[in-house]
Amino acid sequence: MDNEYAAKILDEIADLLDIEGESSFRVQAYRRAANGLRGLIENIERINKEGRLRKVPGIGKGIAEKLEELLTKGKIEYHEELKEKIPPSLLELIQVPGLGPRKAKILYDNLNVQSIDDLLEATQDHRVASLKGFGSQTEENLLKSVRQFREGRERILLSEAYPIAEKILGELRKTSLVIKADAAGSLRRMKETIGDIDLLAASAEPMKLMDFFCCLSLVDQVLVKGDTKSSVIAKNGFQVDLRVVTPEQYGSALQYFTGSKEHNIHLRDIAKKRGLKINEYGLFEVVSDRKMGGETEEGIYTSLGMQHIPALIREDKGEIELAKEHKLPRLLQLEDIKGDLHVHSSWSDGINGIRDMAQEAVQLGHSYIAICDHAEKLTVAGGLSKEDVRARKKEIDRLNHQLDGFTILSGIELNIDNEGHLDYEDDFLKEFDIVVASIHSGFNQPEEVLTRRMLAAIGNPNVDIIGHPTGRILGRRPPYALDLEAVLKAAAEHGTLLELNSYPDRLDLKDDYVREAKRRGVRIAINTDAHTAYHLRYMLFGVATAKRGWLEAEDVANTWQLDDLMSFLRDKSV
DNA sequence: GCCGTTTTCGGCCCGACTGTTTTCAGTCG
Repeated sequence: MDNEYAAKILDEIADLLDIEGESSFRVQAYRRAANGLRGLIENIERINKEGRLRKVPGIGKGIAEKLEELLTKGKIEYHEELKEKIPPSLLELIQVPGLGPRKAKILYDNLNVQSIDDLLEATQDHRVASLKGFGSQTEENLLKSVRQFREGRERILLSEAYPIAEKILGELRKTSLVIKADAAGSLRRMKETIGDIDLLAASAEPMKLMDFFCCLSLVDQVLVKGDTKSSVIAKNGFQVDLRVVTPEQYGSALQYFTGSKEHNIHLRDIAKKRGLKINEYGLFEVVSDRKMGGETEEGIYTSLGMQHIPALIREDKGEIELAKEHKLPRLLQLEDIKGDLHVHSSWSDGINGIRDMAQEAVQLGHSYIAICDHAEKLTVAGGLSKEDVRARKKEIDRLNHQLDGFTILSGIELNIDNEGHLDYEDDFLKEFDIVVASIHSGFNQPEEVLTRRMLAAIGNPNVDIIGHPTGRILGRRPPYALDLEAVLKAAAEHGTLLELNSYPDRLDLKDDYVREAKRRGVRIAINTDAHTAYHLRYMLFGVATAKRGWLEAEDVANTWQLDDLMSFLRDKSV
């Protein structure tokens, strides 16, 4: 059983309890435990066997027992009982914006609304408005909301949200109404997917600014509008929230709205114990209500006796404890990146030629790039024959001769086949500067098979990097079944680099796994897997994910000087 | 249900906005 499955069951229990009207703290406990599981790389079955379930943050006696039951019997009696009382279809209902657990329960109890279709019908037939606590406005809003929900509003990729936020921020900053403005929320934390786009602005004329914001040309629909908060739906369907505060409140507001929720809860708990209170308007002494800070974010953290914590790691996964000890990692920066070790050219399935790719890389400040076209077995992607490889090498040599202070490496992306074999024999592999090996097929094979294939590639001394190690495509394909522990162990042992693929719908390895890889001594290569020159810019998202995985520059092979990189890989091959 | 350099019991983050109320519950982040 994988951790995600167990986490989903716990989340479901939380939702069911919420609808039942249970104490919000009990509900919260199940959600915290589910998140605890999601952050783990070790399989829950093994943790249970070794009796370490209760060591997982958020898991105590009660939930540990329920997880044990889940692992031995395949289900949890308590969960089954809850499903008897509350139809599980209500879980989908509370996904509809504006409909929470309380109202869902009322609709179910009084109108037997159990599904999205039921809700649509009930609102259309005007049976909702007469219920206690509801009204005609609520009915109308629910109708609108459920219709929108059926069209499917899901989380969007960071790479989609990012340019939109930049565009809106640009518009806002142009007006004299705005003193400063920034992205907040999961966008500022650069999570791989974003729910809503959260923006923050400082202004002396909030109402005028809200008028301006709600009338921007890209706004399709205004959901709420107040003098501190407005929400709109943009024409492309994304929800954008704008909060407005005064300049004196900006730091605390930015801290507050950046989250994560878990990080803020922990921080406010610490404040409370010090007799302080944090909200979006500042840091206050509780007894006197005297303002102690709030103009800058740094001030909030230093007032609580800790280092300023970078936004990207504010997830309450240990960063607060380290900040108190002033031992936060010095996170990798985009400027630390010296090259890109996995890009394609028009020799295989890329759009641009090698020269274009190199020129763009120079523009981005890189000093080397590895052209890793597909190898011959991946025929659908125009894989290279040995003759192609040698002809391509001649072009690379010629270009290198013309370039000053920049190096093009001759690389290849091999296909790891069902037996763990690679496209070319070992002797031929030695001719490449960089060898990436990736899985491109058999995603549904059992864990043993996939892991065996992967370990065979990692153990091959000619393989330098494992490309997109878990194979996930965000929103489309789950990661394939892999014994990640075994993979990390082997990679550390053989000095094989694991890729952090920066392609926005991959970001593979993901942040939690990257962090675990570092902890186990595995080096990471952050590559774009670019198929066009423009894609080289995706490095930004890979670096963000690396930062979320607490990586420092020395952990990342492509921050090293080329000589150091090549000698590291040579040592590995002996 | 979890958790403990004040606690093994009694806390558990905090506020805006909306709609339905006439002081507040529900939802959201």
